[in-house]
Amino acid sequence: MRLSRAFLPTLKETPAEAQIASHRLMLRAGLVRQTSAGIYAWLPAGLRVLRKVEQIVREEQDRAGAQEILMPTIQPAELWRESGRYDDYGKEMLRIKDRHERDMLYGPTNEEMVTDIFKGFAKSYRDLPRNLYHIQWKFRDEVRPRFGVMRGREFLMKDAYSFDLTKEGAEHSYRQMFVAYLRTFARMGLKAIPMRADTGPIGGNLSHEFIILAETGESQVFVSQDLLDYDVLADTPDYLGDLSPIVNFWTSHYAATEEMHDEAAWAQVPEAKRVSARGIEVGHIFFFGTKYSAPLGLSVQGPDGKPVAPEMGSYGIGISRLVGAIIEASHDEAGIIWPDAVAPFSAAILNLKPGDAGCDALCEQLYAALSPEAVYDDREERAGVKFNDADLSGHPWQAVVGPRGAAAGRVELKRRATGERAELSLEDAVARIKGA
RNA sequence: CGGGGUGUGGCGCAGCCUGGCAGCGCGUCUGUUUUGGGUACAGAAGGUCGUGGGUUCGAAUCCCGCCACCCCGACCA
Repeated sequence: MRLSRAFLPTLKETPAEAQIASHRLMLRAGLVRQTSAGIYAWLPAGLRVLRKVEQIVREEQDRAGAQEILMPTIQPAELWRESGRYDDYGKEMLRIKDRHERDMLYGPTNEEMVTDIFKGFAKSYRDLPRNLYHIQWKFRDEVRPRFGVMRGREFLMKDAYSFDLTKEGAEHSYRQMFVAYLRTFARMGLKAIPMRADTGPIGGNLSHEFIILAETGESQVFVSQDLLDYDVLADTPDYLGDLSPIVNFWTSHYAATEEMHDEAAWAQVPEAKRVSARGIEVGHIFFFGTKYSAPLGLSVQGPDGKPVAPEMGSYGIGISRLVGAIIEASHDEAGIIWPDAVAPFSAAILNLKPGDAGCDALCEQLYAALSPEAVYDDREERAGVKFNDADLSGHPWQAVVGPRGAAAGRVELKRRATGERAELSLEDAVARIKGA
């Protein structure tokens, strides 16, 4: 994308409404624009990040054996009356009426709907297990939206729903998602730690929140250094095999949010390995048995010919929230520092002297080699403006081309994360950028 | 949902207390200048002062209602 023609409205000053770093930077870098409280429009660069996050989630869900569907945003109230949640959900559910005065709602989640859909097809235990997921916008009418996209009212979420014949089967489905989540967040350059979550009336220990560490996190968390040091992507899990060893590793080391914190157990962790930090929840997995299958009448015929209500679980990842969370975990005074996997563009090409034949030619070659994963700053602006905008936008690489270097065919490559610079030939610069 | 605050040009703000031509900085446009970290000079465009009503010769300013947005808390992915 050529900046001279791009819709990438960066701001020099911080809009008054933005308090935390990610919100401030998302507005300043021109990623989103608020349209009303807790509701955002995604601008080109922001949308590219959102899509990349979404795609990583999709690939890991598919790899773990889940199948993608797409359910609607608007749901009939009738389904929610069957589960009993229409009255329970309260004001956070946006209720609307259609022209026939039928009660509808903008879905805050999809357990009822997916259960109803699955009911139409699953007749036999041979139709189990299955795991269906979708990536869709949801709406929760929060009393007080804040922190930009981290806690908006409208948000993009991946939610998966598993159906199993037995509790043991459901546990395997749960572990599949557990492991898939570890990989998903690791691919985004995040250290996400699964922490035991409150299971409410269901009980048991099959609920985990995945939390990333960031200074501005919303809640206090306590975690063992061993978990932070673990290289998730070094493993290639066999999703059909026994995943217990991986899950056991993660659940055997201490990790807890403030609500679930246990001082006695924490004291058992060697002092040097105790990490107390702030965290942001980016995912949540949950087993809930027959809570929805039973009331909604989902049952299949078991091997013995008797009807069985499938054991279910649900597994969410806040995709739009992740964009903010990644920035919280990765930024500095100058701006965003995108991890390579989710950066809107892998490199910014800075032409320090548009109009200079050497600079123009070299930049065009770079752009041709890197497009579409590069922005080309061909604007008639001062060098300082370009440097500042590039730092703010957080592209992992900056390829700086000035008259001196251009004359010698050299590009100055800067790594945003480290500030490291190197003078390279065009070919080497392109190779370095593409190799990351 | 309790408490607090703010709405003035695209963005950040002053003016309001004490009513009297609507201002400043940034950005934008034109020209000159500058050319490796938000350059300098000159000129220009751009505002129903959130909204409805009231008081007054006269309201951004005072009074009443409404709306929107933000912050703290409780709540939440």
